[in-house]
Amino acid sequence: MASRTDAPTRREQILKEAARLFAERGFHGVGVDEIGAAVGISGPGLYRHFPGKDAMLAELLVGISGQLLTGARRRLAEADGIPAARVLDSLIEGHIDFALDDRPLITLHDRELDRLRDSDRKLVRQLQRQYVELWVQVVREAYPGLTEPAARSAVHSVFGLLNSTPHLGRAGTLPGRGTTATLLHRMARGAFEAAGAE
Amino acid sequence: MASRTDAPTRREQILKEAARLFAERGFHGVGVDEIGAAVGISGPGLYRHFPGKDAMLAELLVGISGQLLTGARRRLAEADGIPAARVLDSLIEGHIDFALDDRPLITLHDRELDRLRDSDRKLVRQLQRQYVELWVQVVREAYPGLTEPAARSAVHSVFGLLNSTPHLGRAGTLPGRGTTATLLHRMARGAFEAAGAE
DNA sequence: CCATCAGGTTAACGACCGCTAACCTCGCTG
DNA sequence: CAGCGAGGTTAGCGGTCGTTAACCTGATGG
Repeated sequence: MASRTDAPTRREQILKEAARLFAERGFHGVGVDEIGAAVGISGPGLYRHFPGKDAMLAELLVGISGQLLTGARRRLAEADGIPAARVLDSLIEGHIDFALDDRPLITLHDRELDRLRDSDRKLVRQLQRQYVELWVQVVREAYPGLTEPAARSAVHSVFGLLNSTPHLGRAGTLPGRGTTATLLHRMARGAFEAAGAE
Repeated sequence: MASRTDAPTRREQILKEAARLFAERGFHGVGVDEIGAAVGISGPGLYRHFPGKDAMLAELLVGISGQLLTGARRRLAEADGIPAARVLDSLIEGHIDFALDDRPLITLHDRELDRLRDSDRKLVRQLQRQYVELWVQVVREAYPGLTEPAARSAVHSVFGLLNSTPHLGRAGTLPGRGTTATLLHRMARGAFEAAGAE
C-alpha cells in the first residue's frame, strides 16, 4: 500500500483531476481528452488505467461513500459510554473535515449519482443509506423527542448545510479553515437542537 | 397575462418538462428529442418556441433567481418597523415555499449555472448575489454579533439546508408538507441562532 | 542482449446530438 | 375563398465524443 508521502500514482492523479473537472462542468460536460490533458497525457491514454469514463466516476463515488461510512463507523466504535451528543459532535466534525478538504468530491457525491451504471448506483446508494441510518440513530439518542422520519429529514438537511462548502467563496475569500469549520459545526448543532425541541 | 386557471401555454409546458429532465439527468444528459417527447412534439418542434436548448436553461435559471429576489424584496418592503427576527422568518418562509414547490428548479439553480452563456451567467449571478446580500443584511440586524463574512457564510449554509428538499424522500415518503416546512423553518432559525451566539 | 510489457502515441470509426432546411396543414382573416 | 402565419413534421448535416486499433518506446529482468 502506498504511504502518504509517496508520489501519487498516475491512477490517483487521474482520479483527482477527473473529480475536479466533473465537479466544475458536470460528467457529460467533460471529455476524456480534457481529463487526459489535465494529467499530461492524451485522451485514449486513459484507457491504460480505466476501462472507460464511467469507471472513473464510479470509482470516485464509491470511494467517497465508502470513506464517509468507514470514518463514521470508526468514530462510532470509539464512542463506547460517551454521551450521544458528543458522538454526534464527532460525526459532524468528520463530515466537515471531508467537506472542507474534498470539495469537488462533495459536489459530485450528490450531483452525478444518476450517471452511474445500475449496479454501481445501487452500491453507492446502499453505502449512503447506511451512513444516513448511522447518523439517524445517534441523532435520536441525542434528541429522543424526534420521530424517526423527522430525524431522517433533519439529517439530510444538515448534510445540505455542511455540504454547502463549495458555495462559500471560491478560494481564499472565506475566513480561515478553522473559523469556517467552527461556524459550520455550531450551525449544525443549532439546527439539530432546534429540530429536537418539542 | 395568463391567469392561474388558464391552460398552460406550450412554452410553459416545455419549460416545466425541461426543468424536470435537466434536474434528473443534467443539462448535457438530456436531448432535445426527449424534451420534445415530454410535451408530445418532436425535437426540432421546440425551435418554434426557443432559439435553442441553451435558451431554455437560461430562461429557467434567470426566472428562478428573479422570482426569489422579487419575492424577498416584496417581503422586505412589507417589513417596515417589524423586528429583524420576524423579517428573517418571512424570508425563510418564502424560500421554503419555493424549495418545496419547485424542487427541480432548486436543483438546477445551483447545479447547471456554469452551462450558461457568459452574459446569462453574469445576470443570474448578479441576481443571486443581490438575494444573498439582502439576507445578509437582515441576518446581521437580527444577530448583530455576526461579522459580515460570517453572516454570508451562514446564509449560504442555510440555503444548503433549505435546498436539501430534493433529498427528502422521492415522493410521498416524507411527512406532510406542513410538517416538513415547520421542521425546516425551525432548523434554519436554530442554525442562525447558533451562528450568532458569541 | 533480447523479449516482454507497461504505458504511451495518432488515426479513425460509429453513435449521438444540436440545429437547419424544406415541407405540410390547419385556423384565421381581409 | 385566397392567403398567410403559427406550429408542427421528417431528413439530414456537421461536429463532438467515447472508444478501439495499430503502432511505438523505454525500462526491466532472465
